[in-house]
Amino acid sequence: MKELTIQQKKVLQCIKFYIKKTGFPPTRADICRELGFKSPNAAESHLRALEKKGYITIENGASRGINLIEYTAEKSQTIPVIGLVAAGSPTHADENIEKHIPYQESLFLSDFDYFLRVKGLSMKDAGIMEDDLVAIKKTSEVRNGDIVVARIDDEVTLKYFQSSGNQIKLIPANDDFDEIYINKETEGFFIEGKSVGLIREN
Amino acid sequence: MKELTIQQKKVLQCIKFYIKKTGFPPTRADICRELGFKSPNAAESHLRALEKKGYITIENGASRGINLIEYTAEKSQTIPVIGLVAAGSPTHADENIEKHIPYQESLFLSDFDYFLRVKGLSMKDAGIMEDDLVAIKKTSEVRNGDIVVARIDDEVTLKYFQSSGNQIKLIPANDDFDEIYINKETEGFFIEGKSVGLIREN
DNA sequence: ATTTATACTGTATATATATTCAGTAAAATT
DNA sequence: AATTTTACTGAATATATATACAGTATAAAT
Repeated sequence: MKELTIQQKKVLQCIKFYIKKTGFPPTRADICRELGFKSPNAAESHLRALEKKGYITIENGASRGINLIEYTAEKSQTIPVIGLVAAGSPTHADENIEKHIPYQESLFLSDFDYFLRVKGLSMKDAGIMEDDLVAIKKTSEVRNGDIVVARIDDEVTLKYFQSSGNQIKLIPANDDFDEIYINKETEGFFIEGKSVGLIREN
Repeated sequence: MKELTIQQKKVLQCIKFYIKKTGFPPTRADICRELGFKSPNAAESHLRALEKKGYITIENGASRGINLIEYTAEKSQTIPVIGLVAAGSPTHADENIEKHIPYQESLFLSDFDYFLRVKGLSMKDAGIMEDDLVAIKKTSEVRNGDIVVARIDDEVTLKYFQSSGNQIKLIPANDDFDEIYINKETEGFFIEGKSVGLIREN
């Protein structure tokens, strides 16, 4: 992202303020009025500079055709919901994405990357039921007791994480399921992330 | 808020969609193009109707001078989190409100009025753990199997609801707890609402 | 029964608006 | 030293746009 000059920043702020106030973008003349320019071409040039630097887009020929490019807001407006299928890793490939739900900052204490739709009851005693959405933060830095998304080859599971020395134990929260023992260096083993929250729709 | 006709709703949706897509409101001609009208006056009349009914404001003389009035966003930006204390009903009295969290439409399938901070493990087998936030919709219309917030005198609990005839059974989801039997007409008994979702921060 | 609101087509037009062209001048970059 | 970018004024103009006016027709409200 190219740096803006002081004047260009002023113009960008002016556009943002104007939209906030009125609900629609300013004309060249509006910008001139707000910033004290005497020629509409002053605004025009600044707009073209802002466009060139990637801060706005301009719809040619359209009145008030200014579109703010908000990277922060656009980047993660929605969070994907990924199905936890027994065979298959939770990738962001389109075919695995169930739907998108609106993103909300500060929904959980930690930020997170996607929701995992839970299948099965292996974590029932941890209060994680079938069809719950577990908020997953992609990370391999997990601690004992964390609920993690672990991948072994093509199989993906949600389990408690417990490591001692070189050995890792994946512990279900349900007596009907067995613990899984793996070596840290096992090929095809990977910690995808950890649970930072949960949502249930009922 | 006056009711909108089907066509007026279409026009309002069209404006919202257009702004989302382009960043600025549509012209009369744009609306005609989107909705298949052949005269700009068709759009104009609908806009004036929307203005009259309070859904938009129109800046006279300005191109694309449409401003959406979003009541929903302003009305309830935050949702209170209420502590479920053994003695005491979940009221919206300030002293019972733990905090407010940002409201998000369509977080759950149903709308809801507040979050209840769960104390104890009486609903453990339903996947409701200590400190979970249960989204509560205030209503007395509940069905068998619903998880409800029931008040008996000053005591408030979260339980499964089961009614047959005049008798109501409040069933915990934990063998360590006992079922509660009440008569529908018992004084001091009241259904505060029902659970429509759950959030867990961990 | 009359008025008002809804739901358009179709034409016309004043003006709001983008945009180009011609300059001036200082600052930054190459 | 030459070129480009920034930062404007000032004037001109094609066209994008709001908006009024004249109709037609149906449904809803008074």
